[in-house]
Amino acid sequence: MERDLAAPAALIAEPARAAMLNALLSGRALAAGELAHVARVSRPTASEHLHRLLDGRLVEVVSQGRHRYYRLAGPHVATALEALAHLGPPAKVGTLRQSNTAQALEFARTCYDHLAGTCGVALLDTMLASRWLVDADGGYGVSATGERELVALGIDVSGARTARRTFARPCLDWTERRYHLAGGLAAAITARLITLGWFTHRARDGRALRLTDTGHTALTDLGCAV
Amino acid sequence: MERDLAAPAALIAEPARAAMLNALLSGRALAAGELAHVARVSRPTASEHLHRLLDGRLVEVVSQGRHRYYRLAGPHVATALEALAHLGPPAKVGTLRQSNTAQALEFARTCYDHLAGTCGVALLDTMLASRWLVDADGGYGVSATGERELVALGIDVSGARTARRTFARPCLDWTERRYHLAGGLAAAITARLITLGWFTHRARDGRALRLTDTGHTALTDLGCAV
DNA sequence: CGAATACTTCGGCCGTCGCCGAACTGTCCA
DNA sequence: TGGACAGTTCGGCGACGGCCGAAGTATTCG
Repeated sequence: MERDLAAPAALIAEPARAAMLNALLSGRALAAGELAHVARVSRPTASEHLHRLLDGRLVEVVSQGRHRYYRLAGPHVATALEALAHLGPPAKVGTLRQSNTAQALEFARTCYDHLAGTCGVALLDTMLASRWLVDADGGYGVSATGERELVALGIDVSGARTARRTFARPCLDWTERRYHLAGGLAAAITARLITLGWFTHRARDGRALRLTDTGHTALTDLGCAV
Repeated sequence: MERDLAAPAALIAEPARAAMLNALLSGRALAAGELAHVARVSRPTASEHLHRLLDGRLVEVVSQGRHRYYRLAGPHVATALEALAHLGPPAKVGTLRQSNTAQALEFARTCYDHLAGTCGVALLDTMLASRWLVDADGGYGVSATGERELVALGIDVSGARTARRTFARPCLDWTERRYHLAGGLAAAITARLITLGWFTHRARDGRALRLTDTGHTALTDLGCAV
């Protein structure tokens, strides 16, 4: 403990780096060029910023051919970024487009790699009500019923259970002031729901998700009203 | 949502301001002069920094005579600061004194206004095991037994219940990787335990707490082994 | 192999922000 | 009422860090 508070804050404080990190909060890995674009700086400048973020262990990089894809270094980074975002002044909405984006983010978004917003909260409520999830030592466990149902949906529960990160824990949703599900299980569920086409990404580099008609029907069938 | 990430980060990024915020994480209100001292800057410089922190709504101020006492603007600030602190490089312990401080922080500390560290986690475990606390919609509630016992200890449970902030919720403890109790109830409990002399502050402006012999005995009687 | 693309490194310019001493305002106490 | 103390405002200095163009490295493709 008693670590340096200023060093990580300084990394986030620079507007161009903040824009990059914000884009990476979608949970996806983005190429250096894309990040230069979202940050509105030249590629050399972006390169320097990414180098610093790497040094500070806020992002990781994976090289693929002539591309270098950057992503957040882990859920702890996403948690800190979300907490920090809500220290700022309340969003001042200018254009209609911005207003729509804000509403979409409140309804459904990724928080690094799991589902947040109204939909995220509703889904956790449903899974608790139908007892797919049960309380367990500082987090949640999956009941026999829950495991059967989740596996039937194609979700790799045992894979999530053996992963090194926390399996399932509540995460305070800042827009809803209630909890959604976080942890490895949440990531597996969210990835699967997108694969199933229940949710789709609204934009290339954004965090907002759209609930499809298919998804709406399927969630309603599970007893999850949104 | 979609707020500015850079602005609050910039406030925290400055070393002098970070030192001040770190001192305020103890949960106590400190005078401007004391903050200038912990930040190792002149009083004019400290004054400017405090002005910025006020503008950014990270701290609040209360004037008392010729002193102006500053404190964090709320639990959300403390949460963000703790999350941020754990993005930094792991503590590099140089001196024996620093090592002792680090160990003390791991064992018992305030996290803004509630108990964290090994003791905080153990206390939550105990209260759950003896069913003083029960799960309730996205947080915890107090059972009839729990209310009776807490009131017997002199804790103002109903006062905490009517406060505007969250009553009782789990908070991930970064040193323990498990949960301790946060929220208004946690603040009331922690304040009472210090009043009872179970815990004392180790230093004037630090977050570290010392478990007294009295406190050790009392906690053991409650079934809380630390 | 050579051209095209993706990204990084280098060198140098420039603005922002943190810093302090001195002076000013306000509160306490004898 | 005057002196001591807490805190803030003002003015000016200095440096760190962000910025880009040009040049350099690595990978793909014809």
